[in-house]
Amino acid sequence: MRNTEQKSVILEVLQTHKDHPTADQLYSEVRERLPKISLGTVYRNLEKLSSSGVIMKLELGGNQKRFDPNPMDHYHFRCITCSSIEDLPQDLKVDLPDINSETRSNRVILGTTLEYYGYCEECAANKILN
Amino acid sequence: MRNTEQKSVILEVLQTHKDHPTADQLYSEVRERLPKISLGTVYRNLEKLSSSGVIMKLELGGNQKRFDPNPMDHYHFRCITCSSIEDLPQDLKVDLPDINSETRSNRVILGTTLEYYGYCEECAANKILN
DNA sequence: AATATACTAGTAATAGTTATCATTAAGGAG
DNA sequence: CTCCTTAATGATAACTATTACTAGTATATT
Repeated sequence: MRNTEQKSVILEVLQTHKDHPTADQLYSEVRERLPKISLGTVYRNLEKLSSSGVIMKLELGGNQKRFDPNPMDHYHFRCITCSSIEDLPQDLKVDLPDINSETRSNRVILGTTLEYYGYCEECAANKILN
Repeated sequence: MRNTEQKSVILEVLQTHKDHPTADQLYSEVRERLPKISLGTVYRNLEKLSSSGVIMKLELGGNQKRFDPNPMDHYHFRCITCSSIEDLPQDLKVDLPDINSETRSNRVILGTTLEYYGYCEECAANKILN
């Protein structure tokens, strides 16, 4: 993996985020620093950075993938109204059962995704008003 | 919601499945019985059936949504190699923490998605052979 | 049987992402 | 430092999954 300016700017921009931007959000922010960068480059680098464990690609509900600067294992809440994604505290660990022994199977379990969904605080408040 | 032949055939075909087909898989199966049906009709009816709670739409990792004839809450395992999705036993219940009290928030939690991912038994066996 | 309208087939449009390809630029070897 | 291999880039096309549109059809209520 070669070190390019594009890659490091993409990473820097993502790391300023406390939320979980989509590829096109990052694209428009990165373009302020690198106006000639192309969307494909953003996708390509996000893919490399996540497959090498520097960042995390989130495949939760909804139609867009999102990117998380924090590659450590943690859970998320997703708002089905505004599509925002919130981190749940990293020390929140749920004791998940060993499904292989439960089902007598020999799968290789690489990880788990736990997602809560509903209305975020803001959208919930708005719903009451309307 | 009106009762059409298309809708009931789509539901019947889905209910013969023990796995979790995609919309286009169902489309090609349904077409054997209703050769003139269109893909849009399949999507439309799957949407109605899932929003009325008869079936379940799965938005897990990967790029295609899948449909589950069983609308009861249960968890899934997803194979990242062959993209298949397996049901975990319905009596497997994990005690999930109340994230609102944990984070002092007033979100409205409508549900949770718990997904295990990795290599299914078959793909795991194949990997060892190669 | 008449009627209002939800649903359909066929098709176009959209959104998100990936592939292609000629050109550029990392970064290791000499 | 210069050369050279090749990974990465920008620009664009292609692709995949899904949704929208519309004239015509069929359901189910009156």
